[in-house]
Amino acid sequence: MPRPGRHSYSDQKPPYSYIALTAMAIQSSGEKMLPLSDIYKFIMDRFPFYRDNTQRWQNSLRHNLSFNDCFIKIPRRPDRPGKGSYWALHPMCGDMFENGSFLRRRKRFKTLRAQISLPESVRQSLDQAHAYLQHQAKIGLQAQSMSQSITQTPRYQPYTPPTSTAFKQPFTIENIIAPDNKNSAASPRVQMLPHPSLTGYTALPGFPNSLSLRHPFAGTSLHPDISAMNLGHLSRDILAGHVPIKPMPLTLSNQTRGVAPLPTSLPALSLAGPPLPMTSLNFTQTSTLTTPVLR
DNA sequence: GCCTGTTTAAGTTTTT
DNA sequence: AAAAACTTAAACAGGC
Repeated sequence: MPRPGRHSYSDQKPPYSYIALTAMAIQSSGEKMLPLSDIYKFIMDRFPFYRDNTQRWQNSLRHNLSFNDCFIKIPRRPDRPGKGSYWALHPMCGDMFENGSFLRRRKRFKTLRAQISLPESVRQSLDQAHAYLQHQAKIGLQAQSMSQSITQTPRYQPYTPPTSTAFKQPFTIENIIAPDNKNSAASPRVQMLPHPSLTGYTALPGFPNSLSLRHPFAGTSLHPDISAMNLGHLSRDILAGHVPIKPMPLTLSNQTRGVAPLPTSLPALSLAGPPLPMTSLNFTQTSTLTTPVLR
């Protein structure tokens, strides 16, 4: 069946979930993040169906933004006043939609924290880190230090994602509904650099455009459990060595009591010591990357 | 009062 | 049939 062209849905309900529509909107933006009002606008512009009953579907959409871990909220920069935060895609949610089916995902995206019960001490540390980053965002120190570290000391190679990772094709409205967009050039990808306060944080590889240095506070846009997710979600691409991941020993662990068993594809983790103060959140990797490649 | 955001609950649809 | 994903409704809070 040919793909529908732009606006061809007319008044019919498009076969995309709110999550898909929202992701399209975010991905279509230059900065890979949008305020709520612009997400509304994008959807109404592309899909006439959503020009009616706005209260109904917009409520649903807001529910989805809050409820789903695949969306993260990014505070506005002080020099960009306006209502509400920006919304971006969680960097690890690239595989949410498989086989081009944007209507229903096979699995709901959940962060590591949502999937397992982290020990309270670790959770607290993560929350503190998050709070700290939020604070940094507010006072604007972050942008400065980030830009300095970016221009002066790039610590990682720019990452070109392997074709197998993240969205099979750039998740843009054009790609989904345009009939003949074969050479959809993905926009340039820039790898996140670590926030200086999170020592040992490894820039997240393997995600497409969801977070970039163009975000107002690139480090801040990092979900606090990203480091933990790095431990738990080492993707096949990372394991396959496509990604310049910094070798580091693990300090987070699955040895904690009451933690659900981790999937077999994950490296062994170990938790050592007392609750980590925020400044020493130091997720490092003890397992090697020689884990059998999943393919 | 409106907009944004969070949360809970219940119903519907699709997949396994 | 059961489970999971998704939709819808609604209550509520906070900020402007």
